[in-house]
Amino acid sequence: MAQTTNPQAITRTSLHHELVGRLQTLIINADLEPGSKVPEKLLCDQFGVSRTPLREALKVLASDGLVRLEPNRGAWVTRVTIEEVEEVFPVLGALEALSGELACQNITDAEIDAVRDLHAQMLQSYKERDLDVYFSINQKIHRAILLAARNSTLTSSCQALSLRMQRARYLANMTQGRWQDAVQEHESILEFLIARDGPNLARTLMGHMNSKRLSVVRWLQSEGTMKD
Amino acid sequence: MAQTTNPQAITRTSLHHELVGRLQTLIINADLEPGSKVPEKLLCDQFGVSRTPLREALKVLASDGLVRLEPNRGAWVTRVTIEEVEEVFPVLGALEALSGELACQNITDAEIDAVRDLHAQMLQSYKERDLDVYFSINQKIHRAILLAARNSTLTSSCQALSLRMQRARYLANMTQGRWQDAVQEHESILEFLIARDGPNLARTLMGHMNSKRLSVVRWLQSEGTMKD
DNA sequence: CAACGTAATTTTGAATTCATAATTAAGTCA
DNA sequence: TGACTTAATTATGAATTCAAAATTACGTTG
Repeated sequence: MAQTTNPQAITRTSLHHELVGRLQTLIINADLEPGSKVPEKLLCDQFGVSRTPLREALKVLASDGLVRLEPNRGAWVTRVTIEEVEEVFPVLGALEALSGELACQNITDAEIDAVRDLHAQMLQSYKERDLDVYFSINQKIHRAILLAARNSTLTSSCQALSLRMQRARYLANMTQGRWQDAVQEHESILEFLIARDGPNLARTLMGHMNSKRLSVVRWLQSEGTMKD
Repeated sequence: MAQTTNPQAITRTSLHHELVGRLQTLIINADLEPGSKVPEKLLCDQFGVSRTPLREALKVLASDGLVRLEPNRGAWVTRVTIEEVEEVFPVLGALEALSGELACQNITDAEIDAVRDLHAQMLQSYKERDLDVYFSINQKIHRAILLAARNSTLTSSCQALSLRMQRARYLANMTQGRWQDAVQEHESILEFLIARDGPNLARTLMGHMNSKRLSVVRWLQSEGTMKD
């Protein structure tokens, strides 16, 4: 954040902060199943901490929407609903659009080269049909653009919403057609970034998010009907 | 030792959640001075609660950027810096633009009438040079548009960032010229909302935020030099 | 006096304890 | 058996305790 931070200051970490990160990981990896109860006692044992810092972490996760606190009934891992996806992606779209706009103003040539490199790697993973690697690099590209925007508030806002969507594990599902389109969209993204064409990059990123939304919603719908 | 004689004492469900709200209020009202240490013990006494729920609340506030946790040194009320304002307002602008866009798609005639009414009240307070009332109504208008967007994720994201900016207490400072411009911008906002002209409302709201940013930054700069 | 070192005190972070709510198990009776 | 009570158990929310870190107070020395 924009608070005066000494880069040389030793950064001591606190238990609850560490736990927030760990629990986030458990949730987006679905090690903690959506809709299930957060096993407080078990987690305390596994992490070797008492309930106090764990519960502090759960309060933070609740304010981020990753868990829901039911009074006197404990914490529950939230499910990704279609309604939530319909809400979050437009917001993410607006934020990513802004990140594109700002990145074009601030990105260095070296950073563009880095994105270009990532893009090439991503294409490679697409050719090899390695979805896991593809998504990992995909995220790195979005994050590189985000960081180039030089706005830490924007970064953390995006980050928080992205986390919520990552629970959907939509990476497991991407139709051939959608994958091809996504790659095409990324071609445009790189192109506009290199040209430092803010407005068009913003527009493309927003469209990209909208495509993702459609894809994820479609998947969630099919998943819902499968269970019927 | 925790007594029940204090009228401010909290005796409701989910203590930490209640405390988050109370502390937010204390901070935006500057009852807790920016840059100062959060007086944990004092607040516990005032609210009649133990340290545990208070500290849980502080963790949440920290993740929202209202306080900063220094390991082994406690919580400190964050100051609004120029850097932060320069970061937050563009993000708020993007989010408010989206809210305008969505509101035009979803707002009811009755809701528009309500905004029209608020707008009239705001004009009245402008004529009477009542800055406090003006800002209060101003916020209600922005909130009404936000709610009409029918996107709770957007609402809470905006809300969180707005809170951070409200600490600046820029309401205390608004030049005559800026005030007049702001009113003029609001005329356009109402006009485009009535016309349900999403793109133009979005553009206007973003511009409005940008004007606010400039105004707040200018004030913070002058405030900074006053102290030198 | 100022700078330093050290002991006393306070504050913090986290573990533990405790009252109460929720859940589960056991018992009752139609 | 199965629905309904009630007792036992467990989990939760919050207060309290405790070790360690930070701060303050107090001497000491140059």
